[in-house]
Amino acid sequence: MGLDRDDFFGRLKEQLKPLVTEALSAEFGDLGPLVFKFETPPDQSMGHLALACFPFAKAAKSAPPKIAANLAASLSAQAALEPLAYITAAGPYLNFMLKPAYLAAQLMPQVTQPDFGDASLGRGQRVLLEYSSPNTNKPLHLGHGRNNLLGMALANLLERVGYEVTKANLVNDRGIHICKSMLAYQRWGNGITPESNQQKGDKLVGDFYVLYDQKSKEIEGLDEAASEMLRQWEAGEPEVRKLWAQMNQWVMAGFKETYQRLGCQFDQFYFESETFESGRQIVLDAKEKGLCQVEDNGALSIDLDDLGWGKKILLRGDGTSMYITQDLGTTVQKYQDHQFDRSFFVVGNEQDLHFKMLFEVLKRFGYDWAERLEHISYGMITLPEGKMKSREGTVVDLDDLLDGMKELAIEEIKARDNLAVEQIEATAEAIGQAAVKYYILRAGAAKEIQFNPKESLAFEGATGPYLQYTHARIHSLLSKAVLEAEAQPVLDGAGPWGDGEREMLVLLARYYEAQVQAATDRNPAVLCSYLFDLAKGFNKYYYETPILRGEAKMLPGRLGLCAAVRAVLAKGLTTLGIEPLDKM
RNA sequence: GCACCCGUAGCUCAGCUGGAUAGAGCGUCGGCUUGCGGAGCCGAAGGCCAGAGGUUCGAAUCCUCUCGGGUGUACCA
Repeated sequence: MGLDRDDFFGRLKEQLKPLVTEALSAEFGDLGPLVFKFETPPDQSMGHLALACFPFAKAAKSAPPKIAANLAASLSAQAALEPLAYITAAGPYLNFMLKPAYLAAQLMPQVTQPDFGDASLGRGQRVLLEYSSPNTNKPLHLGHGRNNLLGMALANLLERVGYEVTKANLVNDRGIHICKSMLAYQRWGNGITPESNQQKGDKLVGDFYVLYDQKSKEIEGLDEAASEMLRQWEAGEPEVRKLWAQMNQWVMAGFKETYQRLGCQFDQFYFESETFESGRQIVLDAKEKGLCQVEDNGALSIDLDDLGWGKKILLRGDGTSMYITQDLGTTVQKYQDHQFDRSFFVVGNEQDLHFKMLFEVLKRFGYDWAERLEHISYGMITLPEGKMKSREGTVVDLDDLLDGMKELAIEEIKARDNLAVEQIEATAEAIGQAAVKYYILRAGAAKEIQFNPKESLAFEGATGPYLQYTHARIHSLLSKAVLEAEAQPVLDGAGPWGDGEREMLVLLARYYEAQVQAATDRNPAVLCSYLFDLAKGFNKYYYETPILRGEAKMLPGRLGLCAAVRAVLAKGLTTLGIEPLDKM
């Protein structure tokens, strides 16, 4: 696979390798195959790319600083590198300080293109990404929010690096927990509807789920009644099915509203009510092939003790499906539907073991594509007072949180007075969402997040609104350039360029690798921190550099650079699911 | 008990495919607006990277053990 067009540093490394090899062999004779350890210097003032000379020391029988010094001298004399970089030795490192003209010529013509920074590593491969996967008995809370935001950001990232992504949502719409809210509604609902109650459907159903929990502590036999309702549901009892269909429809309507608000999209919905029995046959077939054991009561199991997971039951003694049975069925079905090259499951880390077992069982059942499955695990969100529990109502409701953020944003906007009245609503919504989304995505997926309202609601520092602000500021500057100076950004890379511009060019050049790393690590946080670095760099540049009232010859290139930063910020934010703003 | 995840500044987190003085944001303290958006910029204080061993020229990063937190370990989902 060749290097991608915008893999700026990758290209530079490939250029350097033969020259370094040549220089070393001129000095020390043939050293055999070399190990190149390229790194990023701790500070831009030291250079933009570093080559560690430790790996050469042994073969060359020389000290790394000495090797670095010699390489610096011989490479500096190379005509091929002259337009690229200044080369210096710093201790055991060889540092390359890139020349702005070179950087600009590489970057500027592409940087505002829609496909800037995109990679080809996933080209030709189909990915099925499952995320969200809610239960239809309660509204979405902040924990679901993390799933949705991660899922959407990952889908975007994977597309950016070339995968063809199908987004799926496996809705858990049946089971005892669903029957609980149904039962409570049946007994105490008095026929209210979302319309009659002026309430989102998911909220209404969730209230009955909470009510069930309360009543079950006071009333005997409620759990038995719920179990009975589940049996009736499975038997297809018309009244129960009708109520179930009605309440599910209410919930799904509520979910879709929230999804739309957040910008979450799905190409396909799977419903467990339609697929939950499909796993049974898979297990029965496996039994025929002798891949399962039969327990005393007829349950089918598989022995995973060699992996330290003990014996796993795959089908109950009464022949009914379990969670893993369902997932065996849906996973096989998803493969039949999509013939994916990779399949990702965005699901919380409490299910780490479940997915390990699911993948292992599929492998042992002979599905060779089982190795293409990957669980994208993420940590829980806890509150200062502990875990969120829907049943007990100790949750941060997602809609409520977004509403609250919007209110705070409205206050901030009014204090600044930059917007026309009719713009306030939509802008406040975008700012509030940016705050929540960035706060959640900036944390590494594996980490548990302690949700502290005071911090997450901030609009300053490393936050979504800070990034939006930087974007808006550039937009304003560029508009002003047209109006006042009648100047347009020039993106031919011609310059001239100073040190401040060079730092910005280097930051822009790193977008490619940030995006690739975020995608390969399945971790949008990488992109979050890149964008913060870019914005921070720009704000410093902006403060130090008079753009509109600076030297006239610098103006077109500087405006081009501003347009470039705006484009990359917009692209990165959009990839994260955050809306870039022109005014705020 | 066993398995997995986590433990880095007062707080929230980067850095973890080993490498140059451990970085941000918030908070605290102190500066910066006669120039383009102050939701901004600059600076200061603040860390035996949970602890102990080990591997290595070199460890926050890899290995082992200990301690602390979380999750899982049901014929629940």
